[in-house]
Amino acid sequence: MTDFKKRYIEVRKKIIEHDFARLNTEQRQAVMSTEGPLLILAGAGSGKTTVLINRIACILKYGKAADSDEIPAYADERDLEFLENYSGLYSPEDKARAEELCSEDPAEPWQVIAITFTNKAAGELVSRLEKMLGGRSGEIWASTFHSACVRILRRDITALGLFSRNFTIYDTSDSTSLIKHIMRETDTDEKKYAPRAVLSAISAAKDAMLTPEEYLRSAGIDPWKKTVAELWKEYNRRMIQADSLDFDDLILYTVTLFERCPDVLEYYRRRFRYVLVDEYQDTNMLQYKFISLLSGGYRNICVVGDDDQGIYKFRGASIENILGFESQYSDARVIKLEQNYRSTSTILQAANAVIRVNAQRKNKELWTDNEKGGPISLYTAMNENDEAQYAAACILKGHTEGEKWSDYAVLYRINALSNRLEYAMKRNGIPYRVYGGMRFYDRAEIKDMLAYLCVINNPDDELRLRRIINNPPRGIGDTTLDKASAIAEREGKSLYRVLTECGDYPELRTAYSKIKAFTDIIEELRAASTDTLDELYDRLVRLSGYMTMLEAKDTQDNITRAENVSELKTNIISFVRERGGVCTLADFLDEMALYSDTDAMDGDDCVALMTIHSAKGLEFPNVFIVGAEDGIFPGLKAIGEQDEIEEERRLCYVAITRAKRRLWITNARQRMLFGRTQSNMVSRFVKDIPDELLDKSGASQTGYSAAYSSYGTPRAENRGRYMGGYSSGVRPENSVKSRPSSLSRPAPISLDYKAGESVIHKAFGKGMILSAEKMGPDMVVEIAFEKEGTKKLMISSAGRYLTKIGK
DNA sequence: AATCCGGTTCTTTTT
DNA sequence: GAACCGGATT
Repeated sequence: MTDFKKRYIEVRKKIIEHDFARLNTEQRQAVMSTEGPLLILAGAGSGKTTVLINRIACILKYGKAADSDEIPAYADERDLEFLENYSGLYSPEDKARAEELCSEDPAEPWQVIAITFTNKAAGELVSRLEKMLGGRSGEIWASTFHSACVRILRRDITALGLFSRNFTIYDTSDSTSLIKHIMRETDTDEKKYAPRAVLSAISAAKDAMLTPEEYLRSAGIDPWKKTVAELWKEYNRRMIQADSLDFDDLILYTVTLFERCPDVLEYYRRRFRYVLVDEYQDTNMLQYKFISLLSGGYRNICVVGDDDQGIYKFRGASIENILGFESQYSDARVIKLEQNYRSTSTILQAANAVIRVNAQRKNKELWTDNEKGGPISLYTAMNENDEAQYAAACILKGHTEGEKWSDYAVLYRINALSNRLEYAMKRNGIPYRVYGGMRFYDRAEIKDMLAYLCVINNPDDELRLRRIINNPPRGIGDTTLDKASAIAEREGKSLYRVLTECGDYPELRTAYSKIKAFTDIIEELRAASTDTLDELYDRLVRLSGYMTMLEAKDTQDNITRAENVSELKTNIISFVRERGGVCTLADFLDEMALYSDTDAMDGDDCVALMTIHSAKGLEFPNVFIVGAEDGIFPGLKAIGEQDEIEEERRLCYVAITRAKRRLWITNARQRMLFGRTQSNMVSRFVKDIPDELLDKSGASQTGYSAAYSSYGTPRAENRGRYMGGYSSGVRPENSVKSRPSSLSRPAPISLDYKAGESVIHKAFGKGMILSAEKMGPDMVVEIAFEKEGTKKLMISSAGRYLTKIGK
């Protein structure tokens, strides 16, 4: 190598490094290793999204210059001199010249694809790219596995000869309904073949890239597998007939397409010079295959992940993908990001101590420059009510000291633990939000409306057709549908086609007018499907009679459902606006199929209640981990299974590393769960945390515990009185008998509240006192809030949030 | 078609 | 303890 070249490369590297000076050494190294296979092992809170964003910026700006020996052919001594004297402080012209001289084949945005698991992660990537790169970022494919595959399939799926470009996407509940429907038709015992188990067997088989025939062969004489193979075959047949793909199919058929059609694969390989994958530890075999194929041309594959945070084995993620990356690519470079910017060193030490026990992991240890911070509080409660009350009391105390509600998160292993916590939050007047419950798009009425839209878009979608044909009731029952189905089968036509031609079939004579009325509606809507989306939706709501059905009975349930139906229109309008006004029905349905609104973490000031799984990727200043007991965390099923325990341990690691400043861990001596009382040992994971990091003083305050031990069972006379006193809309849990908290009890309590007075509550807003009843040194007030309904509150805990106002 | 009863099951979850 | 599903009943 000439001296000139050496000097050039050296100064170029310096200038690029200077551009990423805000990053730490390892981060910068990861950003600048643009060529060839790269594995970034990014510990919790180590800034991995920052690295991804900067790496893309580097690729677009400098191309391979940061990671290559090539230099511009035209560069001469004067250029080199210029670079060597360049310090970044010169005029815009100089800057442009330096950038030009330092770049080598810079990539176009459309040559970059960044793949994540969730919409939320993809969304974050998109917005941070936009912030850093501006409008140019729009052409980067930053999307989930599934939406990337949909994009590919919408263009090329016809090459497989099985589906049209207009295919429909089935979600998990659609798949479940279809498999149940098939099981009913084939008289398969749902006890023996639980639909969920059947589906996950099919999913696993697809992940192994088996066909139903191969699966059947591998089944041998296993009757269960044999049946599953049959069901799967029929399931596939129906999916093809309905022009539909389920979530697994989206990836599976993309991989199949790549394997069967070399020209298609070649097209994408040439296009995507740089492939980046986030959360690589969560990929399954199929996704791995997809990535390998896609990046197989340029081999510029960068995967980011943390083997210690792999917590989705149960849904097919194979941690071997990340552990085996180096053997897949012998020339792979590995960079570890071990500096944590999130947590106190105490919290980090605890996390390290827990995860260190795992055998199956890359050797990696987080460290931080952050302050030591306070110890981790360990509290052993009498029972689950005491535990919940403890958390609530700590949160209240923190709030009076200036913390926001949203600075707190309470994490649990299983959803079943959320109940008591909710009660405790309500009782204490703490605003909270439970994440991961029923989602907007899972509601029956929303699914119904979307099913209508699906049928308008693709009438061959028999599953959705069946969902809506008699909803609202149109007198088209199972008998009629069975007859029509049989005809469809016989004639090789779709069910919908048979219905439109029902006049031709004497078997359908009796139901003729009813069927005709239905198909007329659908036909009219189909004709209107070129309208703007919101007009089409208005027409649908009117013609289908759905709203009329809901308005017929004004129960609370129906009112809510009607509101949701209207709310969907708001979503449609804002979706169309986001797309700049141009958007087809098919676009909208794609979005709906792949979107989950868990992403919409609204900015309300609320305490967050969620499972540890859903907390992954998030961070909070203050975190509670409740239910830290053997049998719950780790779960009963995991105990004794080495692999499972390791996964639970990773889960514990994830939980601990969510906390930035303070961490509480709680367990209960006795716990009522699934209708039985159990007493568990403190979690083995807690025992792995060194004593000097823990503050166990909370556990010795037995008096505190005892005060709450009777929550779950209010005495009979109390229960009777309360039950009699409910006004409409009161939920019983709001009135669970409460006692003052010794932690949050202010010195003198004002008991000056009377029925009829108006008050403002800090979290619940305006309300009127319905009743006020003394209870020892405390007082229970029942307040009808304008927005939040009626609640019963204890003055001892809620008093400080109450202000009296005039009428 | 709507409602009631009784049996069953209960990790974790995204797409 | 609660939610969900299916079958039976009206």
